[in-house]
Amino acid sequence: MTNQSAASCDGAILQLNAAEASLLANRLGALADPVRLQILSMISTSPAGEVCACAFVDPIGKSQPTVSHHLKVLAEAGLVDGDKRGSWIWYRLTPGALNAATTALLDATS
Amino acid sequence: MTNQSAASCDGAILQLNAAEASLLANRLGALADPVRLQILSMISTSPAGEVCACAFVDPIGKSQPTVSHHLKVLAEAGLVDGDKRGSWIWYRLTPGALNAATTALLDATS
DNA sequence: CGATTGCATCGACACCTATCAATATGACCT
DNA sequence: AGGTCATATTGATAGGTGTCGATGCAATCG
Repeated sequence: MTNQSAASCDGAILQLNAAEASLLANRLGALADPVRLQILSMISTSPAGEVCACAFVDPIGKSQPTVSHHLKVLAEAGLVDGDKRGSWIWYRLTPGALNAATTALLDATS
Repeated sequence: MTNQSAASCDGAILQLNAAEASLLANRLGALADPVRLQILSMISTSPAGEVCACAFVDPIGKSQPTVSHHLKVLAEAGLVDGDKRGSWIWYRLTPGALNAATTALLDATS
């Protein structure tokens, strides 16, 4: 986490080094997709707090492989967590992950 | 702002329609880039609250056209605002824009 | 056991995006 | 006017990403 602290003509300092910036950009990139936002919205408003993977395809209107791809992206970003019970996989939000992402963004921009 | 309210097997409801999701995804997409995050970070920590466009190139280590491109993306997303004074253009954060983006995200995910 | 269902993976394709060199534009200075 | 500097735009390119059909895999059911 070393900062380059490169100075420039008006004294502005590079606070966020390239590695930190890429990490945060990846987290935000996982959120920057309409299908993934709809998935998160559906889970968060579900009464049970979890949604079966099969339940996303029809409302969102994308193919099953496409939905599966987006669920994988969300899971790899730590935003959702899948629980396999029988033949179904139930997805829920990872507690605190969304708030962590937003606070990380606000922290980076002081 | 009409909702499809499409039901699925476990009763989950599509809260965010495709248009709303795309709008929010675009705003988040403007933030999901390491160079743009570094630009925002530099402006936010600048003592004057504004940074000359020329001041980004050296610390970030990208070419001048690349930085210019990212500044344009940030400006079109309403995240920064450029003020031309003489030959220089001074960029500052659009007040409240970052907070608006994060609250929009948290609202969409209840 | 075979059939069916839920989900993941693969392969392919179209599209977007980040990047840079070259160039254009516009403002200042002499 | 001519020169120099700051910024934007253009054109080209390489890599990433969303999407789907086809297929594979695993679990359930009859």
